[in-house]
Amino acid sequence: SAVGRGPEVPFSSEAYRISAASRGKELRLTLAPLGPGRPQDLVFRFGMSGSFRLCPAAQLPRHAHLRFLTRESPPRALCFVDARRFGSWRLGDGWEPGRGPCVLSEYQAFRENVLQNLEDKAFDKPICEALLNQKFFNGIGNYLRAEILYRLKIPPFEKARTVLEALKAQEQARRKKNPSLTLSKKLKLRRENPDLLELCHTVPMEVIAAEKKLLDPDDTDNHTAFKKWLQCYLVPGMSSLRDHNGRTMWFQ
DNA sequence: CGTCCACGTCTAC
DNA sequence: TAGACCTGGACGG
Repeated sequence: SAVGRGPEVPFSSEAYRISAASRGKELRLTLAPLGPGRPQDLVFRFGMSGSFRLCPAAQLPRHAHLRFLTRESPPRALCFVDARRFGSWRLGDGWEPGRGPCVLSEYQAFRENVLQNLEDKAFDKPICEALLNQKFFNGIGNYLRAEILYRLKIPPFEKARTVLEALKAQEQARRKKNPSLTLSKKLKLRRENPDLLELCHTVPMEVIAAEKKLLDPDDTDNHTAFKKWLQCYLVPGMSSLRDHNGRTMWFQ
């Protein structure tokens, strides 16, 4: 559309396949011609309101800034829909430099990137604010930080470095302790007592599992299922405060 | 009608 | 550390 926050896509093909990969809050689409021609890559970010929707091409939703048409009859359109236009796309296959490893798909690299860089000034801030820094927590946003800190009942305005140094020390101690336990016992212990960085992986994994379950029958109210999944964010009875960036932090 | 709020970055004093 | 960037849904008068 004329107002989308992104470049025109210089790609034309009678028949092509779309595949996708994600890293943190970015999504890359690859448009691969079935016949001759080079593939075209696009990297998207979604801002507050962006999403993809597959809908009849004859009834495009408002704010459908990019549309990829199917060959069905009647055709459908895979639309990048973004009412507020905080989202964007750009040409090429590169992830945004400066965004860190993905909490979902690059967990070990993510964990090391945090623990090896605790002197960084990003960790001078409260843990709830550090969790929104995409250089270290690529994929964590406002509802996930609330859900993650809530699971461990970590006070959100504790200094990030203090929280993470303690985690690091706990990790070292664990290495030495319990040499008698079997590997499976150790893994079970780990699973039952996840630390903050592990939760940055497993909590968003839960969301994916929950949405998969509810996407199959009727898409109609997967918003309802998501609300049911939330334990802290937007939950009546929980407390909330504005952080130093004016964003609402939910906690107990 | 109006005000407030929202799953996120950006850049400008 | 404010604002700027945007639209729209919920709720109050």
